[in-house]
Amino acid sequence: MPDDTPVKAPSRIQLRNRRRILDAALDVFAEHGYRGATLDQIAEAAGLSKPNILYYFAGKEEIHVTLLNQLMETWLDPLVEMDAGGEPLDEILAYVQRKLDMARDLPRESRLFANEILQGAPRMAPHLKADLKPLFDEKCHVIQRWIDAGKLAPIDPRHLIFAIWATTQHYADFGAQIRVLLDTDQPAPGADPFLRTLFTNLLAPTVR
Amino acid sequence: MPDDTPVKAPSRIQLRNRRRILDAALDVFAEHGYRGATLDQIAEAAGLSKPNILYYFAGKEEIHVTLLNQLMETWLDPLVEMDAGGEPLDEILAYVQRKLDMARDLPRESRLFANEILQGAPRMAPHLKADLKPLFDEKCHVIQRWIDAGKLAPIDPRHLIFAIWATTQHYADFGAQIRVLLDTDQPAPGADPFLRTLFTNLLAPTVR
DNA sequence: CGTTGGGTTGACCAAATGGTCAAAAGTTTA
DNA sequence: TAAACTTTTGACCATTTGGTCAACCCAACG
Repeated sequence: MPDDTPVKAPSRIQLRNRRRILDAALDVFAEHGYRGATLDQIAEAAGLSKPNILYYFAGKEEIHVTLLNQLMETWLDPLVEMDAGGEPLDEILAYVQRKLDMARDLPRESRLFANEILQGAPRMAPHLKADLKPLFDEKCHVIQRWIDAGKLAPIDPRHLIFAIWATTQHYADFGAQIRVLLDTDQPAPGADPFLRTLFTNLLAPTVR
Repeated sequence: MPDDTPVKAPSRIQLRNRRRILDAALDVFAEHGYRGATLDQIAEAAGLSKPNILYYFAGKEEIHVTLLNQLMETWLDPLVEMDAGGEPLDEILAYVQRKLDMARDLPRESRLFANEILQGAPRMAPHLKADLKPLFDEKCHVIQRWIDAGKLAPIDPRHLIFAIWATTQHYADFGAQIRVLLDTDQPAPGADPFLRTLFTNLLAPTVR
């Protein structure tokens, strides 16, 4: 049973408006969470009328789900790139750096994700199980092999990854707090070398 | 101008019901965020009628603010206890342990706080500036003095504190994700020794 | 035992919000 | 340019939600 539905290529307007809506929605969802966001807010931020938004998306939830799906790819990418064939410590430090860059470049995405997980991942749990979990398990194995080969200090790879996620995303998700404490609007100067040191000292298998 | 308002001692019923409401509200706010929570949910969780709840609190916001205020004390406590006169590394590791215990024992409080900060701390920014900032600055100085005395490796105290907050609270705030990845309902076994190692290796001023 | 005051609630309200729809305005195509 | 389509919107709707209020319940006390 071939799928012979003639899927029309989306017009220029379709493309432009869908992008606008998703961009506006990312702003709003990231700032207020799913329930806190309103279609009117999204509509205004997108420069479109509310019914027009519902012409492009079936409803509020579909917009949110679309964003979450798009995000998942971007989100896993830095971890995917971690290469089992590379130099262990370099690979992990490079991963930390990529995550930190992402927190800086895509804070809205980070907060969207944080919001979703905080609320118990109601719309994302399947994704997590299907996409993130296998990748997580695979990379844990890679790290474990590095450890077994004596290339890294013996630590629990799972908690290592959690610590990397926690420390890097913290700068995006808790940015409001950090801005108050550092009295600066520049996004957390000095975080890069600090995290480099933190994870180097943890992982370098040097005899003390 | 003496405050001669005769403040009546709250009755037993008052005390019991206010506690009930705040406990129910903590559940609901922690799970759904401020906007996502409804008075009806809180009322049901508390086993009281909605008007009855509004007999004890002026409105949704007052309940939320009350929770936030109560939280602030509990939240700062572990950091307050960090003693400038103690053994530096021990003091910091003990602080990490207290924070980790708190994430385990009070996950609702942690998520309430995380939600508030994620939304840009609309109701808490003043508190942060007034209470957290001075404490943060003071403890940064303490740590800096320890470093200057050669008792700790030279790192940026501010990012050290951020890293402690991030790694410990992660286990409460991102618990949904962690539960999926670890395939267990026990709260993150093995986190304690991992974080001990992480921060010991960062801070021990041993020559490598 | 009746009054008083704290505690409780069903019924209600106005505003906000997600969503619908028919008709109008543009755009593309034959 | 006229038909055929895609896109846009004003007006509207049902539901949810924070909040009000007058009446009611009930224990304590004179």
